[in-house]
Amino acid sequence: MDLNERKLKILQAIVSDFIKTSEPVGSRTLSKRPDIDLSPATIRNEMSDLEEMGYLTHPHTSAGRVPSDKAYRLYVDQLMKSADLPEENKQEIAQRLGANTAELDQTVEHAAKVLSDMTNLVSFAITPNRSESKINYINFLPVDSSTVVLMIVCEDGKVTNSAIKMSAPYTEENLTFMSKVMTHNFKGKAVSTLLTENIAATFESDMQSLSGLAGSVVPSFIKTLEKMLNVDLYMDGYSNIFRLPEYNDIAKAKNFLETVTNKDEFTNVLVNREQGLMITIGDENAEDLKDCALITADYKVNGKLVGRLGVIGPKRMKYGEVTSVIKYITDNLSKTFEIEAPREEEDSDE
Amino acid sequence: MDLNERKLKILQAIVSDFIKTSEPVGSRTLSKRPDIDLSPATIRNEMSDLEEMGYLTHPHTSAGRVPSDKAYRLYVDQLMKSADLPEENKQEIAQRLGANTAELDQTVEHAAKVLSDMTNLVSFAITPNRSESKINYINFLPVDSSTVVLMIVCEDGKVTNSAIKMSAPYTEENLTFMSKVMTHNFKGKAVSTLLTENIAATFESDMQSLSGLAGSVVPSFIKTLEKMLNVDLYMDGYSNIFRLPEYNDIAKAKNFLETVTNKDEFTNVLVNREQGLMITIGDENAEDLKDCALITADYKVNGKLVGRLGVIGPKRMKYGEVTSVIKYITDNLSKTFEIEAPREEEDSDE
DNA sequence: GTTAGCACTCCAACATGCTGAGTGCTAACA
DNA sequence: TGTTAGCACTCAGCATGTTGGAGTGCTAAC
Repeated sequence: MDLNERKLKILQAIVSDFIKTSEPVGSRTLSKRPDIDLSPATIRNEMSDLEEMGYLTHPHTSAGRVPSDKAYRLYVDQLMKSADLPEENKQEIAQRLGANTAELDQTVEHAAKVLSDMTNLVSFAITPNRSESKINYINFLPVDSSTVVLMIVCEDGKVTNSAIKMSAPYTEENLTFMSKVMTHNFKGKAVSTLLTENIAATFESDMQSLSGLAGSVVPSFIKTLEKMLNVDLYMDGYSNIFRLPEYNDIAKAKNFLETVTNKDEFTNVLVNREQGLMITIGDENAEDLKDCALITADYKVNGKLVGRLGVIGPKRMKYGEVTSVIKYITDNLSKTFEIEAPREEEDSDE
Repeated sequence: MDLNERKLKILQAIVSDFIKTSEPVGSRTLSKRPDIDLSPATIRNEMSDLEEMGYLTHPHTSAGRVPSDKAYRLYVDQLMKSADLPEENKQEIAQRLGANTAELDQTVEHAAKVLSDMTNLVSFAITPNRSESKINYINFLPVDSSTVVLMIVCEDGKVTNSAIKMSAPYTEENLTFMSKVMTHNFKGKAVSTLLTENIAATFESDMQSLSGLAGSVVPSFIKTLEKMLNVDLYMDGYSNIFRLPEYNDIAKAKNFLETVTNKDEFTNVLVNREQGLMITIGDENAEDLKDCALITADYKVNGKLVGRLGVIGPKRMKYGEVTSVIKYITDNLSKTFEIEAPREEEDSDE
C-alpha cells in the first residue's frame, strides 16, 4: 500500500481540519470540502488505509480520525502550505520590536512577548551563549575596605561582574596590578578556553607578591567566568494555553505549566536543540513534552553570537503561520543587532 | 446586636473550617466540634445574626455559610492563632536558603522558590530599590572604535553598565577624563537626586573640550541611572494554583495567571505596598486581585536597602502558617545580607 | 474502483428521580 | 428569655435512563 496522491490529499485535509477545530474529522465532513470530490464511503476506505499505515488514529469506534505524530511530521515536511506573513503582521512586528532596541536583554524579552501575542501560544527566548566570546579585559575596582568588584569585559561588549570579599587587606595598587596582569594573560582567550585551563597556576607564578589576595580572587574569577556563560530565559503567554481545548483538563494544564516553568530544565532543552529552524513534534520531544510541538529558530548578534526563540504548544498548531512569524522575528532581531551591533547594552543587577 | 464571645467563637470556627475545606460550613458540622457545645439550631440563629452583621454569606438557600472579606479581616486581626513555625520547617528553610548565599539576585530568586514550596502558593520576591543608593564612582571603558561601556558603581557595590555608541571618535584619554570629572561631580549623590538634577548643565561646563562626545554620553548616563532603579521580580509556584479548588474553573485560573504574570503591573503593586508585614484581603486589593489575599514582608540588605517578598493566593489561606514562613524567610535573608554584607555580588547580563 | 445503504457503536446532552446537607421557622422546654 | 427539637422546604450532586447525531465498517450494487 503506498501513499498515493489521493491519500496525501485526504491526509492533508484531515490534518489541517483537525488543526483548526481540534475535533476528530469524519468522512462526511471531508466529502463536503470543495477540493475533495469523493463520497464519504470512499474516504472511509482511504482513511482506513491511512490508519493502517500509522498516519491516523481513532479515539473510539464512532469518532472521526485524528492525525498521529507521523502525520504531523509528514504534514510539516511536505503537505503544509508555507503561509507568507501578511504585510500588516510584518508591520506590526517590526513596529513593536523597533520601539525598543536599546538593550539586547530587553529586546529579547520583548520579542518573546510579541511572539506570544502573535501566535497565541507560550513563547520563549534565550540570550546568546558566550562561551566562545573572547575576553577584552579584566578590572578590579574598590568598593569598601574589604570588598572589590571584579569586572570581566568581552570583546562583544558584554560585561559581567561580581563582588569579592577579600580575605586580606588590599591597596589600590594591588588592584591595578592584578587588573593588568590578568588582562595581559587572558585577553583574547575565549571564556570556555579559560574555564578548562588551570587558572590557579597562572596566578601562582604571576602573583606571588600578593599571595594573600590571590586566594580570594581565583575562585571568584572562575565563578564570574561561569556567570558569563549563563543564558537568560524569557517566557511569555502562559495564560494563552487556557484558550486551547486540549488544556481544558486542569491536570493537563498543570502538567504543562509545571514542565514549562521549570526554568533550568527548559533552558537546557532549548540550548541543546539543533540550530536553524527546528520543529519537533510529539515523540520527537523529551518525555515531558510528548504532547507538545516545539518550534525554534536562531537570531544572531553581530553575525556571530547565536540566541534562540520559539513557541511551545499542542501538536495541533498552525505550523505555517507560526513558523513564518518566528522566522520574521528572528530575522528582524538579527538585523537589529547587526546595524546597532556595538550598541548591545549590558546591565548589572544585584 | 454585638459581637459577643460566642459569636466570635463561632465565626472563628467557620473561618478556620472554611480555610481547611473550602466548603461552606453548616450548623451541624459546627455543633460536632468539641470546642462548640451548642445545638445546630442555636448555631443557626447566631449564624443568621453574623450574616446580618456582614461577616458571613450564603451561596444558596440550602448551603452552609462562607466568610466574607470582613470576616477574614477580623480573623487575621483578632481570631487567628499565630502558628509558630515547627523547628523542622525552620531547619529546612535555613538549609535551603543557606545552600546558595553567593549572590543577592540568585538568593532572592531562590527564596521565592522556597517560599512557594513551603506554602503551596504562588510566591514572589523583588530586589531592593536603589533610588537612595549613593554613587561611588563612574567609569568609561573602551570596547571598540565606536563603542564604550559606561559603568556606574554604587557605594553598596551594585554595578550597572550600558554600552554607548559614540557619535564621534574618542581616545582613551577622553574616557579617563570623563570618568574622573563625572566621579568627582556625582560621587556621594543618590541616584534619585541625580535624576532630578539638570545633568546636562553639569556636562556643558565641564566637558566643553569634548563637546562632540558629551552629546552621546548624557542620554546614556541618564538611561543607565534609570536602569539602576529597576527592580527585578521573581515568581514561583504558578502551577500550585491548580491544587486549589477555587481555580478548578478554567476561566478563574486564566484570570489569575494573567494578572499575576503581568510583570510590570504586579511589580508596581508590590513596590507601592506599605512596609512591614502586610496582609491585604479581597476588596482591600486592586480590582484584579479582589478574589485574592496578598501577604508581603520586607528583608533588608546591609540593614538599609529594602526588598520584599510574599505570596498571593485565595482569600481562604492559612494565614498563620504562611505568615510565619514569610517572616522566617525575610529574617533569614536580612541576616544573610548583613553578615555577608559586602559579599553582595552583582551580575551583568546583556 | 466507487458508491449507496444499513447495522452498529458510542458520545453528548437532556430529563428524571433520589439523597443528603443545609436552612428558617415555630413551638415547646428549662 | 435563651435554647432546643422538629418539621417543611430548598438545592446541589449523583446516578440512571433515554434519545439523537455523528461516525464507522461491511456488503452489495453500479
